[in-house]
Amino acid sequence: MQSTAPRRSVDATPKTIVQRRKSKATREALLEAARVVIARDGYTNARIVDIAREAGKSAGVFYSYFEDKTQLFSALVDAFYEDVKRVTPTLKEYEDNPAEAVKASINAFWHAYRHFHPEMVGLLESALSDPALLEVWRNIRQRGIRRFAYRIKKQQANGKCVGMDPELSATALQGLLEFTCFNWHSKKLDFPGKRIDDAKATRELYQIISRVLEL
Amino acid sequence: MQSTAPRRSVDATPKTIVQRRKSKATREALLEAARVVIARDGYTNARIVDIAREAGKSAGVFYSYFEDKTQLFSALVDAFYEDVKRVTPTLKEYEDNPAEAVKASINAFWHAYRHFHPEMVGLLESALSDPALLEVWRNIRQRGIRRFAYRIKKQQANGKCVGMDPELSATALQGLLEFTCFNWHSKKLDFPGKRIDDAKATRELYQIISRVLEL
Amino acid sequence: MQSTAPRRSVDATPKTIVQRRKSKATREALLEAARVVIARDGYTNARIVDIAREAGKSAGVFYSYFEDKTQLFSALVDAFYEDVKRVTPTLKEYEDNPAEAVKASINAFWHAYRHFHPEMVGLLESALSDPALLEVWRNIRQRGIRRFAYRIKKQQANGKCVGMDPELSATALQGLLEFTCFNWHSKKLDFPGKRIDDAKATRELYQIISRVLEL
Amino acid sequence: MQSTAPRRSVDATPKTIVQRRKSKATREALLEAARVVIARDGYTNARIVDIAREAGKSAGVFYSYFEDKTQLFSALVDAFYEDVKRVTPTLKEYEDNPAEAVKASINAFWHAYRHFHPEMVGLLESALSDPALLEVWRNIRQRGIRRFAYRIKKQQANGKCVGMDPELSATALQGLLEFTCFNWHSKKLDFPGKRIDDAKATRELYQIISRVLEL
DNA sequence: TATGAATGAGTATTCATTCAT
DNA sequence: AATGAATGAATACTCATTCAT
Repeated sequence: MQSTAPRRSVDATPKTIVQRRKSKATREALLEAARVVIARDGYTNARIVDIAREAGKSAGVFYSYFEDKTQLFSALVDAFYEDVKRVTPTLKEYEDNPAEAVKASINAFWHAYRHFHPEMVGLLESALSDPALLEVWRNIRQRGIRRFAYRIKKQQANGKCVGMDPELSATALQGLLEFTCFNWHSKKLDFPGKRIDDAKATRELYQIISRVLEL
Repeated sequence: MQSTAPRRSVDATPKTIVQRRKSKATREALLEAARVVIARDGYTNARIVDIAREAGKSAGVFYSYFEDKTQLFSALVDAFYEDVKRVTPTLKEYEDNPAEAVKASINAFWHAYRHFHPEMVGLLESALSDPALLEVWRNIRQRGIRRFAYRIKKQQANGKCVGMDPELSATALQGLLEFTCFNWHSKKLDFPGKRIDDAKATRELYQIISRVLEL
Repeated sequence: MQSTAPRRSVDATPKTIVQRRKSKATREALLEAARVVIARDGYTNARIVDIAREAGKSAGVFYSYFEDKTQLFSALVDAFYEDVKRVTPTLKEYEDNPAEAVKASINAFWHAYRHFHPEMVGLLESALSDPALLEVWRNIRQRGIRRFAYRIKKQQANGKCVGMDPELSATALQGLLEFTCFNWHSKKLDFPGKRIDDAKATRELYQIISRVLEL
Repeated sequence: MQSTAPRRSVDATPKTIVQRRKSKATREALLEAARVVIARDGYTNARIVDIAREAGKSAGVFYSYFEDKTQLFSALVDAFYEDVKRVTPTLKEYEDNPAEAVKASINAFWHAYRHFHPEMVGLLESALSDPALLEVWRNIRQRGIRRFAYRIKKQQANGKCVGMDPELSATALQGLLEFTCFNWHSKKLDFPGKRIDDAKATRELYQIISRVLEL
């Protein structure tokens, strides 16, 4: 997500390590603060000052690191995307074991959504009114959709999933996975105040998805 | 949750029938205009002036009919809820024909979400930062969840859906149905600018859900 | 400069005359207030709130009438330009009497600069840092330059102004006229606190310009 | 008007020659950088950070050498004033050759304005909203005005320039000279992007001014 | 009832200036 | 002497809401 390369590499004067670390730390602090504030107040209600204050900084510093709220939030969501990409198995892995591949994907999503819950709350809230964030969301979805579509076509080649449209089904399954991970991690929606056990949740999701994919 | 009944009916001043009708018409115009603007700009970006202008009215008149945007939106969502309740089959119907019951439910949802798409845009956007609207959404979901849970338990009584947790699965299936209806009706998300055929969409949703429920 | 036509002519509901007058009056008040504030504080120091307050209004109202300070100021300068165009003789007039033509032009400029002094202060101050206003200034200058160039060429056709480059000289003379009108009307520059007599000023300007043009 | 002498020379801490030289160099670099930025962006838009960056320094160092933008700019204008004084012929020179005196003055001004164009941009922009800089500008003008007035009176003593008011005419001619030098050197005003030839410009200015003075 | 001008609180954003390193 | 991160005051701009007509 964020490069460790100094911003002005043309600069002859090298920053000291301490200074560079400080700058990096502030950026991190702002990102982390944004997660806290978004989780608490929602994306729409999250004010720049609040984020800066939560990071223990003054309002003005925000603009040394981000252009606006959208850009900061994009950076947050990018981190989520990178994480999901990192932990989900590639299409090549488990080539001969679809069940394990799906289990691994579900697991990856489930844990990513736990870790990045504030981001997902914000994304759901903001994407429908901010074209830039909509695009970010669509990209994230597309990756999952492609993988589900690939899996369905593979199953159909084996005489399964008869009558299903791979593209349509894939967006439905991606929606199921995404929304359910969000929902069950949320302290506010279907199970307010309750924490769903990891094993139980992933097992349940597998039950559902494996039935659809006839694994 | 707030009632759809107009608040100003309490007014002491007696009105002629014509005035009452005109007043009602303005209220309806504002509600309809809000749907148009929310569908176009998103809930967050929908400004009161824009809604009023879309209704062919001036900004000020809004406050004769609604307290604020939240209250107007609650009224919209109430209507949505009433409609969903009206068109979805009761639990008693199709008692002996689960497949038809599910098909009917999917159909009802699909068409409700087509008609009430702006409401869903707004709900998704606002519920996560507005407790009142979150409550509205939860109520809507609960109705669908109860029905899925009931259906799963019935299937389990018949030796099907073995190993599934009815409550958890039900919220997942409700999420699948809700989010997919929203998604496929949306001109912006997975199929931008494309209209999904009604028959194809409902068939596809049935394919998926019937597999999970082992109908 | 500003049209009397209502902004939303599509509107079926006609504004009452009183309302329309009020709106127009506010716009005028803001323009006039801007002149006062610019004359007092300079263009750069003129804040939107100050202008609004000077007009007896709150800050927000400014944006119902103008997009920003640049646009308001353009409107002011447009008025100046319209006035200069209205009072300066056309090229056709005085065709056979160059001396009178030049006298009339000088007079027109002199009185326009008296009336629009705040605008000219602002223009001088702002044009070098605001491309939009630079363009406005250049347009105003071009008109005067064309007229001086035309006059010089005419004189050269009569064997006068030998060796002068019409284009270059014209911009110099326009600068002389413009800057001197500004300067002598100013209470701050070469004659601080002193008011130069109209007749004396225009006579002096004519003395200078007629020598250059060999009238 | 402020002195160009560096304020920090009062410093109690003794410095090695190298340090002193380095310090002086930084000050010069900042002054030069300011000229570049002002010429490019205008005085109002010139930010301290931009000036420092242009000088290859960090923002903070600015305040080791100048109190604020006004003080830096005063220093620039002082240098300009000194240069104009140095290069323009004294009243005594060319006593017996008015034509040469005027030519020399025009030449001096023309080249000074070429060299100090950024200063003039800044002066025009700032003098009208900053009393201190207005005073600087007035001083510069006064010197030119006195010389023109002296010349006109001399001519009148020889029976020329009949009917001209020496004081008024002098401010007009000074304005003509000043503004035209600025204008023709500018890449933005009447001849955008075009460089006017030195010989042509000074010849043209002499054509005009000599006619007024009846040289 | 309806209008739309006006209000003013809320928020984003900029940038001169300071100061620990 | 120099750095550049951080501050916070200044200001622009938006928009829900009110109210005289």
